[in-house]
Order: sequence, then C-alpha cells, then structure tokens
Amino acid sequence: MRFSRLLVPTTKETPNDATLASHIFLIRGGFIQSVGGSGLYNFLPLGKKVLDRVRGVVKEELDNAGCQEVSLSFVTPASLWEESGRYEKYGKELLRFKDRKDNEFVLGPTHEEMMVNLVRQSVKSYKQLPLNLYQINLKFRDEIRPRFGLMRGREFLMKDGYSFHTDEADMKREFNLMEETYKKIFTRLGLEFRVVEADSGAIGGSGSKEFMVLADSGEDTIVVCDGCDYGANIEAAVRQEKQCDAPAPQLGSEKVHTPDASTMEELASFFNVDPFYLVKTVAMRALYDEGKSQIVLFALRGSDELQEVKACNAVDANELVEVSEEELEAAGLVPGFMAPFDTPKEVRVVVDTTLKGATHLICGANEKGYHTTGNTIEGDFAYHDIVAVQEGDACAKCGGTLRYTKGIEAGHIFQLGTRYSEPLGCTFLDENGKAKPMVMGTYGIGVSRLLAAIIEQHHDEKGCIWTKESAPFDLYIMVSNIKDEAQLALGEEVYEALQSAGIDVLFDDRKDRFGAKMKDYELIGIPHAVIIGKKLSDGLVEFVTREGMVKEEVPSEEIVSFIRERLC
RNA sequence: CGGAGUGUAGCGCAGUCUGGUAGCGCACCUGGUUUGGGACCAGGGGGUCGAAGGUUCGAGUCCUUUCACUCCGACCA
Repeated sequence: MRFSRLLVPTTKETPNDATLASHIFLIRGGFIQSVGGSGLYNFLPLGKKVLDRVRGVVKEELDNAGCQEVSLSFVTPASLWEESGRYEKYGKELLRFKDRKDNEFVLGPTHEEMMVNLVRQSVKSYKQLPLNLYQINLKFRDEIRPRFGLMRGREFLMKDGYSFHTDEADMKREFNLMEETYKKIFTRLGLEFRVVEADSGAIGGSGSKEFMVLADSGEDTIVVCDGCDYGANIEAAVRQEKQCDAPAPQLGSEKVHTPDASTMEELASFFNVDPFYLVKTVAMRALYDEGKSQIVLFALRGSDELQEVKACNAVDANELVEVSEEELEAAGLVPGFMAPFDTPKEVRVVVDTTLKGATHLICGANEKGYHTTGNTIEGDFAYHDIVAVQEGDACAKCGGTLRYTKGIEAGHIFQLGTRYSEPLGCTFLDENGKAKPMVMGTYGIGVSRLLAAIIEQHHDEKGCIWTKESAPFDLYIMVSNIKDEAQLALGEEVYEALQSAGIDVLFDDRKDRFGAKMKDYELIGIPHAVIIGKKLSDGLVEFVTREGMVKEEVPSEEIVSFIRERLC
C-alpha cells in the first residue's frame, strides 16, 4: 500500500477526552475515529486492518480447537430474553426497541439466548454432541459510562462462543480446552496476561475464569500470589482465614456507653482492642426484579472490608445500592450502632463465614451511643464469604503473600451448566431416548478491546508498537526525499520485490519532509521500517526496529534479502 | 443516578465578566521555496457560536428552559 493513497489522518494534537495511551494513540494514529463522542467509533483503514488481523488469530486458534464459526442476527426478539428471564434482569444496558409492528427487540449485548435457540432447533440427539459454536460480531451494551476509547465502548466487537454437552464432565473438558486455546491466542498476540478466578456476574453459572492483560491502566483489581500461580479477580478472591496476634478483649457481656465511637477506628481505640474483634455492620439495599428491594445488614470483622460483588451474590440480588441514614432509621435501625442481632424482621442479615463461632466480639447495641461486649456469633445465620481480600493476606493455596495488580479483562470463560438450556428447553435425547437439558459452557473475548490492551502494553511516549501478529503492516518503507531520484527508484524497487515476496508493506511515498514522516511512523508503530535516505549515497539504507527505535545500517543491494531473513 | 465541568470551523482553543464587524493554532486548497526529526513565504476556502424561547435598536455574550458530551464514584468483554 502506498501511504499517499491511504486514509490515515494522523494528528499532532491529543483529543481532550483521551487519557489512556491506547485511546490517545489509536485516535492520533488514525486507526479509529470517534462518532459523537459517546462510546461509538468508526474504524479507519489502519484500525480495520489491525482488527482483522487480531480477529484472524482468534479465528485460527478456535478453528484449530474444533470450534465452528456462525453469525447470529444482531437484532434479537425480546421474547427470547423473556424466556431466559434476563429481559428484566439485564437492566438498562440492554438496548430495547420496537419495530413498525410494535414488536419488541433488543440489540444483542451477548448471545446465549440466540445460540441456544439455534441449537435447540437443530440438535436433537446425543450423537450430535458435543458442539462448540462461536461468532465474532458486534455487540451493543448501553454502558452507563463509556470511556477510554476502545477499552469500554458501547458498541464493540466480541468473539462469543458457546459449547453444548451431554454431561458436566464433557463440558469441563471443553472448558479446559478453551482455557488452553485462549492462552495460545493471547500469547500469539504478544500479550502478557494472567488467568484468574472470577465472579460470574449477569451471565450466570459457576466456575469462571478471566484472562487479564496486565496493565496499570486496567480497570480490574486482581489478586495474585507471590508464592504460587494463584490469581483471582478481587470480586472472587479468597484467602487463608486471618489470624490475630493481639489478645482478645476479656470483657463480659455488657452494654458500654460509647458516645463518640461509631467508626471502626474510634471504637478500636476506645476499647483499646484490635479491630479484628469488632463487628462491622454494613447496611445496603438489595434490588430485585419488579422493583422489589430489601435492606440487608452485612456483618464482618472490623479489620475487613466488604466486597460488594460477593455481598450481592450472597443475597442473590440484581444490585446493591447505598441506604441513607433516614431509610435506616425508618426501618428501625440505628446508624453507627447496628448489630446483626435482634434486627427488625424485614431486614435481612448476612454474616461473613470467618465470624462463625467467633467470641469476645464487640458490636453495636442497636441503641444510639452504646456498644455491647463479649458477643459470640453462633447459630443459624446466613453465612457467606463477603470480605475483600487485602494486600498482605495469606494465599489459601500455598500460604504465600497476596498482592494486588491491575488488569484489563480481555477474555472470560464460564461453566454455565443448564442455566440457559433448561429454561429455554434446549434438550437432547440420550442413549435411552430420554430428554435431558444440554450442559453448556460459554467463552468470550473482547476483540476490539484487545487492540486497546495491546497498545496499553506496547507503546512508548511516541506512539504504538504493534506486535508481530497484530500489526497493520509487516514493514514500512520510507523514501526520505522523494525528489531524490535514486532514493525513490530504490524505494519502488524494494517495495515491489517485498510485496511479491508476500510481505505486507506500507510504502511512504509522500512529499513530506523526513521529520514529519518519521513522526507518523513512530505513531503508527509498524514493527519494522526501512529508511532510504541520505546514506544511500554511501550505498547504505537503515533497518529500524520500532521497539526501542534501534537502527541498523544495511548495504542497499542486500536490503531485500536482509528483510526476508528478518521478517520471515 | 449522585458530584464537578464543557458545548464557538474537521481537531485543539480564545472571545462571554463589561452586548456593537466571530477570532487564533493545527488541518485543508493554490503558487513558490525547502527535504534526516511534525519546514517557510504569499494567497485562499470553511461557522445557522449545542437547541428553543425571551430581554434589547442590536445577543456568541444577559435571562429562562432544554439537549448533548466530558471528568470522578456503583456495572461489564
């Protein structure tokens, strides 16, 4: 491709809403163009090329693993979503609309329903299973706050795959195969990543893993162990039960006047005890379908923090929101002095598992200005793991130290079970002619997000540095001064020779000066370049590696074979 | 949805307080010079100043309403 013919509107200036390197360079490098600035982007020729290459890697590995590509209709009848029960549960991110006949539709944010529908219509026998179908198509999620360019757009390209099995064991086999396949994909794309245990969120099901591309700019906090390969999203991370060296307060069961102590710090210093022996009672409002809601008290040790996703799962709610003090008082609770005991009966209580059987605890007295000491937690509370793992906690697997790191969620695989096949009646006949729901797995990769993830990991202050398998072109050739006939002639010659050798070359034949072309090259970030310039009079050209901007001088007559050796 | 802010040329911004010819940089077009780090000179095109209503002889500027977007918090590939 000749640069002079390619639509690459590079800019010197940074768009004012871009803060992330990937966002800045994808826009400045002319890869993408913002549409109305609301999480919608056009892919320009360069961006489309990268997208296609990344998509190609994904497709190749999936096909090798025995998956089959399909393409599902983007507009989905709402009735399917009603069948699965997600029409309500999915919330406002689901874009709903009506056609001219007033029939309701949604724009697919994910396609479990559609794929199950496809399979239930065409698969009837155990002989047709297992089956792994995928598509690489647009998704639309009406995000509350789209941002960071391709990292969190409203419309995005996603690979979503679904597998169907006769039993749990076969689904797990496929799940493991997909984990290995995903590792191959991310490795080929040149990404440094970590596979972590994850929460299943709105998709449902059990046992899910996320593929986190490590980057400081990542939106997810992941917990990793420095002693073993344990890794988990903060939303799902577990730890060894915490121990406390400080002595337990030896106080009997009494009510103590604590007028100014309502926070954990104040309370700990008031009683002069470790926060480990305090009970923190956090009130949240749990939201359910059809506008129902309930106040829930979450009790945990004063030394711990509530993990909201875990808490939300514990009460099976759609969402947890904060509760105002007024609402708490109206429900008969005393903000700042709440206890998990003797609560009004419309208030639900969830206790962290580590408090089960705990003694010598200090907690609120359900009375303004008072706490009680010498409490023991026993009996039939609803016990759940609701705490956030903290840095420095001990790994449950090996006892090593857990640390936080930031990641970009690039892939997520789920063991779904019969969460969708059952309500949607996706069954097969087994050897005995008996109908059973298929056991499913589901597997996603954020393909357009991968472009952002690659740049987050591979850039410098000057621009993008694409990896071998993601680069829009294999090589860039610059003719420094196109008025210099010798330079231009050699450029044309090398360009032709490499093109016919199957190397995808971007030939910069523009009239601009050296500096301007160099800036564009650095911004666009093709892995290697050949610069035909001044040194041609000494019979030399330069071979540049974008990573580190390393320059090597090569005799001009050897450049074609040199490149074929380096790039192939 | 809560908090903060911004809407003026394709992009980045000034002008708004104090009403009076709509400006600057980048980009774009023409001609010329220049060619190893985002060149220079000369000329040129491009705007219902987010929208609606009001005040006024006159509104980008003042008043009212409204919409959109961005940033900080809770969702997700």
